[in-house]
This record gives sequence, C-alpha cells and structure tokens, in this order.
Amino acid sequence: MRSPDVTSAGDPARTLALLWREPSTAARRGPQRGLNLDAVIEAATAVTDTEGLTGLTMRRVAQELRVSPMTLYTYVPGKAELLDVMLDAAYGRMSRTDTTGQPWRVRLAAVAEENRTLFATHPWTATVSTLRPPLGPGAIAKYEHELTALDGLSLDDVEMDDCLTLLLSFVQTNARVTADARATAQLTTMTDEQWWAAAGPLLARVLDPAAYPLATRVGSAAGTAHGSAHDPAHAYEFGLHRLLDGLATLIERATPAASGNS
Amino acid sequence: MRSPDVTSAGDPARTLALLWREPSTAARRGPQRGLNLDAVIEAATAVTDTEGLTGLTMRRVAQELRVSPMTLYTYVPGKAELLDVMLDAAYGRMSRTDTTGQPWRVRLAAVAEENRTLFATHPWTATVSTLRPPLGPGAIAKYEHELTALDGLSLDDVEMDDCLTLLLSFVQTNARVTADARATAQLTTMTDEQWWAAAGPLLARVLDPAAYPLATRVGSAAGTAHGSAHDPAHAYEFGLHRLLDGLATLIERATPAASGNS
DNA sequence: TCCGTACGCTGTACAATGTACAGCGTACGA
DNA sequence: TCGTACGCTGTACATTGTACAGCGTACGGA
Repeated sequence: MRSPDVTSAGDPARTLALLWREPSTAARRGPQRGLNLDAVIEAATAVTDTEGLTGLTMRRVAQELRVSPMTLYTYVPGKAELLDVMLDAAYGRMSRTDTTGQPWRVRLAAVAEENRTLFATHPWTATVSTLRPPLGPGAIAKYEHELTALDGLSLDDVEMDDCLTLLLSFVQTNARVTADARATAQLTTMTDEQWWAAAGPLLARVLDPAAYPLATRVGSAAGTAHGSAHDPAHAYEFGLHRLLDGLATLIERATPAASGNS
Repeated sequence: MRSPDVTSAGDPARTLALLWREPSTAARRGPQRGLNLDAVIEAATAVTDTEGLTGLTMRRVAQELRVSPMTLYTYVPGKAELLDVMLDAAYGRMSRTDTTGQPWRVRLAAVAEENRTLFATHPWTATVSTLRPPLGPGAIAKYEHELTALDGLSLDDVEMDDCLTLLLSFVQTNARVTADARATAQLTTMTDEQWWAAAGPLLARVLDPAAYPLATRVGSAAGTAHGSAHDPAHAYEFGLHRLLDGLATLIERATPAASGNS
C-alpha cells in the first residue's frame, strides 16, 4: 500500500463481497480453514489499536494469529481490503444514542460525541481518508443513524448531507491531531512537550520579537494556556460550539422562534 | 520515514539551523559544492507538486538534479528535514493580501483564500500534518500575517489563536480531500466517478432501501447534486459560511452593533 | 611550491514491506 | 478409492531511507 491510507483502494466487487459477507462461490473442498474473516479483523484491529497504522503489517497480523503471512491472503484479497472491513466493523460496533425528540443541538452534539468515542477507541480510524467510504453494513447503518439527527429540520437532502459532512469532518480532523501526536511521539521518541522544550529556546535565539510582535505574543500565550502548542480537547470544545452556532443560522433561518427545538 | 507524513520529525537543532540558513561551521575545504539547499528544495518541490508526496523519494529528487541519491545527504540531514524546509519555503512564497480596515469577515475570508491557493498550488502541503510546525521564517511570517486579520477585535490572545486554528484547520481538511482524491485516483488507476460507477450498482444489489430510507434518499440526492459523492468546492463554500457565522457569535458577542465591522 | 587533510560525491548494502508464485498436503465428491 | 480443489507455507522481488567506506579534490600552512 502506498502512503496515503485510504479506504476502498481495492477492487470494488471483491471488497463489497467481503463487506457484506457474500457466501463463498462453491462447496468447500480440501483442508478445513483454521481461521475466519472475523478473527483476522479482530487481530488486525487489536494490533492497530495498540501500534497504530504503521504497526498494521501483514506479517504482524499473521504473527498475532500464529500463522504464516501469506495465509492471510486466503481470507482477504490484500491489505487495502483488510483496512476496509476493519473500518466497517468498527463503524458497526459504534453505539448509537437515541435522541428522538431532543433539540437539534443536543442531537448533533451526540453524533459528534459518538464519533469522538470511536476515534478515541480506535485512533487509527481518524487517520484514514474515507473519501471513498467502505460501503458495508456498518458504514451504512452509521450514515442512516446520523442522518436521523438532521431529519425533521427545515433542511433539504443536500443540506442534510452538507451539515453532517461538515460536522464529521471537524470531529475527525480534531481526532487526527491526537492520533498524529501519538504516532509522531513514537516515531521521534519525543513527546510534543519535549519537542517544544527543545525547539522553543532554539527559535528564541534566531527570532526577532520586534519583527513578529503578534506571532510571539499570541504564540506564547496560546502555548502557556494549554500545556503544549495544541490542546485537542480545548480545540474540540471551542470548534464544536462555533460550528453549531454556524449551523444554527442555517437551521433556524426561517423560523428564528424555533431556536433550539427539533 | 514512517507512514504519517509529519513535519519536524528530525532533530530540532539541525532542522532549525537549516530553516534559518545558519552559516556553515568553518572554512570550506575540498571540492566545490555542485548544488545548494535551495536547488534541492526547488527540485524536490517540483517533483512533489507533480507526483505527490508518494513521488517524493530521495532517489527521484537526486535523479532530477542529475546527482547520486546519497549526494543529497550533504545538503540535508534526511528526508524529514527536507520536507520541513520545503514546507517553510512554500509558506514563505505565499501572497499576503493587505486587508487593513476591511470588515473582519473579509479579512478572514482572505486568509482562507490565501491558504486555499497554497493548497491548490502545492497539493501535498494539505496532506502534511503540521502538528509540530516548521519553525522557519516562512511559517513565522505566515502566522504573523494571519494574526493581523484577527487583531483589533475583542478577542484575547488565546481566542485569536483558537479562531485561526479552526479556520486554517477547515481549509486544510477541505484541501486534503482534493489531494487524497488525486492520489487515490493515481493509486487505483480509477477516478472517484469511475469508482462510484462501479461500486454504486454493486451496493444497490445488497442494500435494502427500506431498511435504510434516509441513507438511500439523502445519499443519492447528494451524489446527483454534485457530480460525485463529494464536491470539495461546494463543501468549501458551505463550510466557510457556516464557520464564519459561528465565529460571528463570538466576535460580535458584546457589541452586536459592530456586525461586519473591524 | 608542495603536501596533508577536510570534505564532496558515489556505489554498495541492509532492513522493512506487500505480495506473486509454486509446491505440498488434505479431505471432499464421485 | 482416487482425483482434484483448496488451505497453507517458504522463497523471492521490487521499493523505500540511509549507514558506511572509499575515492578524489582543492585549500591552508610550510
């Protein structure tokens, strides 16, 4: 697999058959299978949860299952398809809170929170580009559930998709920062705090504060406010409120009296 | 380099020295240098602009410069540091519109547009995680310039950084989709449209519309509205307006009469 | 003028990864 | 009972970043 970690990079027909567990073509012959697809998914997910996407190698998963690397290829066409079924399975396991009857802000906040939990449980899911989503049962159920949070408002179908895309995109981007921080810390054997502690003084030696007054003032203020340069939890709270405020002007445009209602 | 494409993955001291072009330690001895750092940056940027981050290999850049791969290591400590100076150089070349005196919405829209232009000119810059930004002259100048767009409003320093981070994060995420689409198309030798044309009918065979009414209705509506499943240009317009609306409630909180003013 | 040495440049080599390929053995259907 | 489809495996190759050692150059000091 090349560097962009993307879903649906394999053959669509083969991938969809795998996602929907289409039954095998003919009667079984030969030796009994020692594993099954779900066992492979489970092992691969366990490895990736703890070691990140860089730890997801066919050899590593095979080792976990006490099997030769090439054995995996009898359960999965390739690594790209494995990633697809892993992600769809994770989508399928997400909890889906029933917020029927609640104000739209509460409903959307719940959707955001469910995705945030997914990204916290499986950090690698935040770093995968789902431009071509895995079209499996998990992803479809997730999409259906999340659209219900936007149903019944005065939005047309395209606007519903727009709002959901914007919201999920924000949550994923925020989670990606955390996942990247973890991966970078492992890669450089240095936490963000350690890196700033090393880079800050070096920067101070070459940087003229008079030439960049705002940058030095705001940069140091932001740096000391949160522990490091970026605080994803703070950015999440801040961004989610701004974003919901922004959606409010769209959702409540015609009926300002309905503020906060479903 | 491992899979996450991140900045500042190398030694901070070595990287900062490179970014700020600190003069070499002692008097030159031995053969004349055939190249210089800027030539390497230029060649690497040209390669990456056309072939994406996957095309950025030391061998490929060396070939461009008609030099052996290992020669590059006399100009740059490693690939990680090369990426840093490439990015900082790109930041340094960005145009910085003077929007002094304009309403804050116009100023922030200009900042967004400048970044959008960067990502359009150098798509790979959108796919790099700048969790630990390259602390070079280009990045600092960019930060200073963008903060001026938020100066003079009733925001404190931390809020200024919050707003800028949220805005830039949105623009980058939007651009990353476009860059990923390009990379995926090249990787799979299939455009997004072709992929949907292949996957759509396959999905229709296994998907029960009655079980997922919203997903099928909204999904197809969104799909036909824009040509494909995602239209980054549409998502940009939609998201930027929502986001500025959301910032408005913060910026204009105390002085609602100042709506749209600087 | 001449030489020692610092340094630019290069070829070779290695580790890690996805996976093509061919072989080996198993157990089901006839 | 036997042929064959199929599960599993070892080997092998291409692609990466880059460590290492060698080779030759040209400057600083005599």
